[in-house]
Amino acid sequence: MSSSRKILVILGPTSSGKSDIAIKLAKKFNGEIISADSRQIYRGMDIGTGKAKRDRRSRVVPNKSSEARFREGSRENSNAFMSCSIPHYMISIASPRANYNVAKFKKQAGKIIKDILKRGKLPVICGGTGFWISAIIDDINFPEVKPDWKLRKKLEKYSTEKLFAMLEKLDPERAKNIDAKNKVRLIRAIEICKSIKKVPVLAGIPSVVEGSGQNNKYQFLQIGIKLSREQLYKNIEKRVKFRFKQGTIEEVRKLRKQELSWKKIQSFGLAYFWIPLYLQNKISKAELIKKVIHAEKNYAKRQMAWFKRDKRIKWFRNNGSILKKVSNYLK
RNA sequence: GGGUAGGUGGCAGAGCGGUCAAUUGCACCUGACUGUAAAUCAGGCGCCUUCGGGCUACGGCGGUUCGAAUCCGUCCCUACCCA
Repeated sequence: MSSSRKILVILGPTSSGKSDIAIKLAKKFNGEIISADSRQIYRGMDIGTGKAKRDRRSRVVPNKSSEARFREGSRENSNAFMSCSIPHYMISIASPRANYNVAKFKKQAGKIIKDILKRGKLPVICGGTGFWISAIIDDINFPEVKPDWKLRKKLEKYSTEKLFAMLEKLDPERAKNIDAKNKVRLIRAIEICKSIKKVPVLAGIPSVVEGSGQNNKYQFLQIGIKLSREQLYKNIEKRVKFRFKQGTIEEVRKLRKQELSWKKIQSFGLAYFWIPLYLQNKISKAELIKKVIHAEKNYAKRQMAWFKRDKRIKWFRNNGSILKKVSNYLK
């Protein structure tokens, strides 16, 4: 096989059906899937993150290959009836207790991409975490400063005003364009300063900033799955209800038994935020479902807000034209 | 039928004579995003506007007042209590 540099990206909001499409394309074009999903990364979070979407997978013989260290766990592949032969990377690779992050993702996924290409296959990045996709596509260089949890905990207690004042002193440059009321970002910026004195000048995310460079090691085709808001909402409602039937509450119970704090579980967001409240009898079941559906809808909107900025994304509504687009791209 | 408490913007709920188009929360819309990104955060949110302001609004009607969401009368409606 020639050493192709082509990578396919399938993105879209939650419940847009991107995973199905990614699998179909991977099959058709000899691809392997790299998940770009900040929650499917974690083990034991299958139903709530939509990992176990057996109903949406095509029926094929389970994959026996062992080449994938980062491949998703055997849990799903063991379901031979609906299992899929397409390898999926970056799923269930971290403990929910670990603090996974973009930088790790970028590093790890980068290796996998290289490997897939080397074997003459097509890497298909599929996911809804825009920032993570951008990290790869735009080859964002994260400062070599690891999270300092002790420091973060300390800074957490300060007001945003105080944090901003601190940053202004440490790095006026960064303070100029930072979101002054966003604690999370202020803390990270300070964390970087403490370690390397100055936050590197931000180039701006290439997907947004005209003319700034992108990853030249590879060539990307970004396909976005776009549905009408109405249709998307319908899908979300259906999917959330289905997940409850599948036992997403039980899943959270199990996480809790693994000595994960409620707070930690809630930090995963969406269903993981609301189910602990239900399990502690703070809200009713009906309320729970309503809240989760609502949270998912808002999440989808946030995802779209991110994707909209990237003008390189080609948006599609139906599979037929995607197929054409992709086969043209791969020619 | 009698008594009491209420009726405020899509909802919840403040305000109780002027500085109130009306605090706040939710919902909704738009947006940001460089190691937590399913997270985190910002702006908008009656109508019109030449952005100075104008108009219609706090259950209905009518009063008091220079001025009323705020006080009074009356009518309608809701909740609870007594019949």
